[in-house]
Parts: sequence; structure tokens; C-alpha cells
Amino acid sequence: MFFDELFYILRHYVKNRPCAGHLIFERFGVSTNTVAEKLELRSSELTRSERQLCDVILQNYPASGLGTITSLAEAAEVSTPTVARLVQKLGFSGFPGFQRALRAELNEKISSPLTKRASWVDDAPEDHILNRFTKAVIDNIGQSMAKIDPKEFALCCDLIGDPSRKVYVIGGRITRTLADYFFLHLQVIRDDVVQITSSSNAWPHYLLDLKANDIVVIFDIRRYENGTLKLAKMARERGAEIILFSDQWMSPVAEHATVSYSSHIAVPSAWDSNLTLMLMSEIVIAEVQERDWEHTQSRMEALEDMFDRTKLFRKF
Amino acid sequence: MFFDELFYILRHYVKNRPCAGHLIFERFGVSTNTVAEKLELRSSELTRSERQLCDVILQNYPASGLGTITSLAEAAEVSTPTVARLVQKLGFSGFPGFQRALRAELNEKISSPLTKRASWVDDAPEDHILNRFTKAVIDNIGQSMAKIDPKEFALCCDLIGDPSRKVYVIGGRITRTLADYFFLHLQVIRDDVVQITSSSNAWPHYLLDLKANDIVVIFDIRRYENGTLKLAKMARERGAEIILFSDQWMSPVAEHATVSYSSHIAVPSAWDSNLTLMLMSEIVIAEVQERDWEHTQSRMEALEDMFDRTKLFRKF
DNA sequence: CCTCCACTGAAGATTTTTCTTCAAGGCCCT
DNA sequence: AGGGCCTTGAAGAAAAATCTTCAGTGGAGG
Repeated sequence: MFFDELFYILRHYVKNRPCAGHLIFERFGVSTNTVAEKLELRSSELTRSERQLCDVILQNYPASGLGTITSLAEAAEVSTPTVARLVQKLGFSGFPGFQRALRAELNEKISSPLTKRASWVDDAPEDHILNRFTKAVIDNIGQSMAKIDPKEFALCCDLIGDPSRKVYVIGGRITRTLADYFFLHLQVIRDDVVQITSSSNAWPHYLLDLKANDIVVIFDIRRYENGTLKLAKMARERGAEIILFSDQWMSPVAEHATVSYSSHIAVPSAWDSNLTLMLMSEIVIAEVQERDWEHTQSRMEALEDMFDRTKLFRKF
Repeated sequence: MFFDELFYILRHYVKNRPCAGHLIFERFGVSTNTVAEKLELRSSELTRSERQLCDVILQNYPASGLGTITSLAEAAEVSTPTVARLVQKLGFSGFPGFQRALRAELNEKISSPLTKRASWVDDAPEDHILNRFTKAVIDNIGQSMAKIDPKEFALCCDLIGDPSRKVYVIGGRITRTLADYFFLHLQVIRDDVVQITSSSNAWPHYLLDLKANDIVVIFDIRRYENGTLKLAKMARERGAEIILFSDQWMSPVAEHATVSYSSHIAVPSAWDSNLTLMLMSEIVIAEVQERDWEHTQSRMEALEDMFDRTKLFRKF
């Protein structure tokens, strides 16, 4: 870059006036916040071994700076006092201060801009329940998504989309509503979808029909229910593949499941949020539907037609 | 929260079946290399405070683990020996070893994609359905929240929390599941909550009971259902206050509603997302519950007691 | 070639961090 | 209701980190 050239030329002249580069940038309102920026800007004032050190820091930034001062010194083949001097030159009180700055930066970078957003509802203070709750939910989504393995997701959609397998859906006391939601959509997409009622008395009838390679989709978050686990065991014994939507602490059903999703569910409330679970089900539904769109489309049209005839919906 | 208490009790029983998750992952040949994975997989073996610590580490991963053991301990509100014990449990020789692993990971992750965290699921391209869908959902949440008036929200919670008013909950073909979810929670918080069945044949019976000042909570998104509108009209004529959870295009019910929420529901799918609606209901529930926590708490305890007796939930 | 000055690292001093021990507290089971 | 086991954190010991001092080194300029 030609700025580098410029800097090189300027270096001699500004050498005796430290912070010169710094000042120039400040004048243009460019904040020199990150450590990397500080290093680059003040590189002109650095000595040979400091420059060498600087290169190493920037080489694999910021990890190299997060070890001990000794390891960094060794990696750069300089002495520890050189490192100490450099970080002081950059304006930090010492090496720990320098590391603090690096960690703070890392946090900024890792968390996406959306999770940093403090306020979602205008006209409401940051600590209003609306904002606190929404923030928690966004965090939950972010963390849950980060844990998903796309391969596992693909496998899950393959299984659920496979027309040769019958799909059973079941939930617990609260998650029943999610199971219901999932079922309602899946029912439109494909044939052979069954919702297992919550009453465990009826389970044997369903298990009777269950064939090897059929799918059992289970929603189970804390507090994990005894019955659900038993059902999972029995289904697995009969050769069914189990797909589990659970929370971050993982239902014991996971042991028997082919695919498990762990969604974060903690929110500032006496209850847990089922939101991320719903997100996962919606995405799975969207993908399964997409895989065989033509088929789904014809089914949806047929459904529309039937709705029209029953005049259930509003026609404008 | 009191579920945590419960968990603590349950822990002993689950404890002797470690690695449940571990085994699953092994089955798929997924190596358990990263610290985060190790933490998640072995979470079943962790004690209460270790779990607490584990959550904090994963919360802002990996930065939190890169400071001193003391700072991490303080952040998690546990003692330093607890931290030391946890990292040893994970198989590291000590805290420095743990940090080394974290830094190594960081290098891996940072080096490959030049870190623009536009995607939510690592290891999946930005245009993968997982990322596209999640992005759309976050957008929906942001836009829906921006439209909320805190005063209206407060009014809504006042109404729903008012014990002198009976609350009726109803949804449509799909939103029925949300109504169900809302009902299940509200039912724990307060007395006099009724879920109106979807079958419109039964509606006259409910309307018969409806008194002036009672609340009717309606979930209605496109395609808006004829019946729901008729019900709203009749309820309003009998002096009921209507609270509507609808989509961005607003159900015609809004005309009769005291409070209306419009949630954005468009996602890259053949269906609409009910996620923001669920978010709204969860927040309303959280706030109503908070208003009279003592009352709710006693009801929840009574409920717990009954669950215990029916042995519905896992105790071993 | 010599002198001076700035840079550099070895070594020790100092501070901080990490680890270990041990006693208190809680919970379960008999 | 008491014994035993597990978990937890306070406190101090051990280890490691960081910082400081100071002498040696190399290069620039005279």
C-alpha cells in the first residue's frame, strides 16, 4: 500500500516526535482503538526488535498476544523486556493491561453486532423487560446456532424428508405445543405423519405400529419427563431413529437419539423460553419442504382447495 | 430459580451415566477436540457450581477463559479451586494448559475466514438455510420490537394480570399452538383462564359465559380466519377487552382490539414464522408473572407438589 | 579508529497467579 | 435423626509470571 511508502519516508522526520502518526490520525477523527491499529500506526517509532515483535503479534492476531509475555518473546525471538517496553510504548500500563485490551477486542469481534445491541424497543429503557428479554433471546439464538453441525442438520432433514419412513412427533407438558406446531407443518409437506398424544396410556398403540427405520421426533426440555425417556428407549429398541429437540443441558433422551439439537432456553423469567426450539423446528421444516418443493406445492394446493370449499378462511 | 434446585437434586441420579452426549458424537465420528465441545459433552458429570462456571465460559467464548483464573472465577461467582477442578476434569494439566488449548482454537478459527461474523452457524456458508433463516428471524424480531409502545405493553399486562377479569385464549389453524402455549403458562400464573377450542361449534358456549371487562386474547395471522373475526366482534359487543397478537399486515380483528401487536413473520420458507409472536407472548407472560410474583410462586409450588405426587417427571 | 548513544537481553526482585490442603456445610441414605 | 459422602471456598504454599536494573553490544557520527 502506498501509505506504507509514505510512512517510511515520514518516519525519519517524525522519529524524534513520538506519537506523530498517532496525532495525524487523531486529527482526522480516526480513533485508534484496536491494538492492531495502534501497532500499525506507531510502527514508525519502533526499533528493530520491536518491529520484529510487532510482526509476530500481527501474524496470528490476537492469539499470540494472549499467552505469557515469555512465550510471546520467544516466538518473536526477542527478550521479555523488549515486549514489556513495546506495550508500554503503546500506552498500556503493562503486559496484563495489553492482554485485557486484546480480550476486550476479541469479545467485540466474536459477538455479532446484533447481540451487542443494547436496546430493541425505542422509548423503553435498556433494562425494561422488553429489552432484557429480547436480548436474552437473541443471545440464546446465537449460542444455539453456533453449536449446530450442518452435517447433522442435513442428516436430520434427510431422515424427516424420507417418504419411506413414517414420522411420529411427541412433546412434553409444555413442549407439546411445539410438537403440535411441528406436526401441523410436516403434515402438509408429507404423508405418514403422526402426532403421539400426550397421554401415555395411548402410547402402546403407537409403538405397535412403529417399524424399524421410522422416525420419532421428540421435544424434551427440562424438567425432562420420565415417560418421554421410556418412550424413546422403547422406540429405539424397535429400531426407530430418534430426532431430539432439547435444551442446552440435554435431555437423557439424547443417549438414544440419532440427531440432537440443544437450544439455549434461559431468559429473565420464571419459565424457560421455547423460542429457539421453535426456530430450529421452523428451519428444519423449511429445509425439508425445500428438498421436494414440487411435491409439497401440489399438496399445499390441494389443501388450499379444500379450505376454499369449506370457506374456512376470509376471502377479500 | 427454583428449577435449579430441582436440578441439583436430579444430578446425582444422572451422574452415573456420564458421556451420554459423548457417545452420540462418537457414533458419528465427531472428534471432541474443542474446549467448548468438551464442556458440553461432559456437562452431565458436572456439579452445580461447575455447571455455573461452564455456562459463563461458554457465554462469551473464548475470551472469558483467556484471562486469569481469578477473573474467571469472579465472573462465574465461584472460587478459584472450582475453576481449577473443572479444567482438570476436562483433562487439562492445569489452567495454563486449558488456556493454551483455547488459544490454539482461536488461531484455527481466526485464521481461516477473515472473521466477518455475518453468519450464525460456523462451518456453514452465509447463504446456508440455517444462516439465512436465522438472519430473517432476527430482522423480524428487531422490526417487531421497534414498533412496540411500552405504554401499550404495560396496559396489556395490566389487563391480563387483573384477577377480576376472566381470560379467554384463542388461536387459528396454526396459531392455535401459540394460544395453547400462552394458555399453559397463564394457567399457572392465575385463575380463571380458559382456552377456547378451535372448533367454532363450541364458541357460543364460551360467549355465553363472557362478561363485560373479561379479556379475550386472540392469535391471528394471515390468512386471517373468518370465524376469528366473528368471535372478536361478538366478544366486543358483550363488552370484552380484546388483546390481539397479529402479523405486520394486521388482522381485521385489530379494529375491535384494545391492544394489538404486529409481529413480522416473513422468512425464507413456504410458511410464515410464528417466532416473533411467541416472543411477544413469552414476554407478556414473564411480565404478568413478575407483577405478582408471590402469588405465582405459591401456585407454582402447589403445582410442583402435585407433579411430584403423580411422579410425572424424572426422579432417577 | 574512537566515542557516544540507543538498543538489547541476562539476571534478579517483585508481584501476581496458580495450585493444594483442609475444614465447613449440605444433602442423601440408612 | 445421625453418619457418611460429596461439594465448596478460604487460606496459605508453591510456582510462574512480570517488571526493573544494569552491563554488554552494535552502529552512527566525528
